Amino acid sequence: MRIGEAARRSGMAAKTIRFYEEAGLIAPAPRTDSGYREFSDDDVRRLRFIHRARDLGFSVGEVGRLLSLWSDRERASADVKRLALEHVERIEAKMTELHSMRSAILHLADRCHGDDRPECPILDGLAGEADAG
Amino acid sequence: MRIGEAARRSGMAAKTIRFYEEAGLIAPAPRTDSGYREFSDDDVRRLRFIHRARDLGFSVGEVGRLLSLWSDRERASADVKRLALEHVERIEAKMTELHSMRSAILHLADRCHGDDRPECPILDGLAGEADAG
DNA sequence: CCTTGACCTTCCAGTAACTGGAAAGTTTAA
DNA sequence: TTAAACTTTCCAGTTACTGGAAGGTCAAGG
Repeated sequence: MRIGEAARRSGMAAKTIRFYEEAGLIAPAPRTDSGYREFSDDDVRRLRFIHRARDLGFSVGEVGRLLSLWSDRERASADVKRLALEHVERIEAKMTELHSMRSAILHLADRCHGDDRPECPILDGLAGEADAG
Repeated sequence: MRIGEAARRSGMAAKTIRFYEEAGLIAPAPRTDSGYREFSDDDVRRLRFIHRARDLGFSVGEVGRLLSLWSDRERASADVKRLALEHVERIEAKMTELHSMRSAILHLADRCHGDDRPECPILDGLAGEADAG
């Protein structure tokens, strides 16, 4: 099949497939006489794997490592699990960061009247005036 | 003061200050005869405002809008509050997304032995095999 | 006066992971 | 034969900086 159908079947844009080829996640696709890429069902399976891993937030580099493990019949599941749990830790760190941003903003916004008057504890807070309340 | 001291006082890198000047968050700094930028205490206050807003996750564009509101004595606090709460919504959306990624990964990882054997529900899951358990 | 080191300048490149668009060749169906 | 739909490559843009190169400036010490 050509790239358009591979895109449809894998759920990613044709451009993205080319990008992953360039990035080394998939091998350079063989070409027809006219230069069109040719994809197999196995290629689509690999693309779907990539798609799912990306959806779970793994970076392209990590997806590459996951793909290596996937095709390595000698792998230790411990290696996969470690990679996954390290990723979970980064996710949790990000969640913590977002949570504290949210708290800080809500703390300021709670004190803001939010009407047509100019007084605004949000701006005051950003300007560095410590809120004694 | 010159850019180095402004950087020290505002808590951001000199490069970042130049970047914000280029981005339009601060006015082009006046120059000495030799071409060095000159900063005032007011500039530092503005930079600190920017720094805090960025720390709360506002994009550079949003920080620009916050700065406009900050210097607008006719502003309505409602405008500030709306901007802040929209940002909180984006933060919450991101948190939700991260949370579901985390759940999905942990769901797979829980079933992975994580030893030296190759069987791995994490890879199976990414490969698209529905987990009936 | 000269040097040294810390400072400053501009400009270019790179990061992550695509996405959009231009210009041009190919395939397919009518 | 023509037009639509598809494909190709290449370049630029996105976000918010950061690193580095090449070179000018300033202050202190000798």
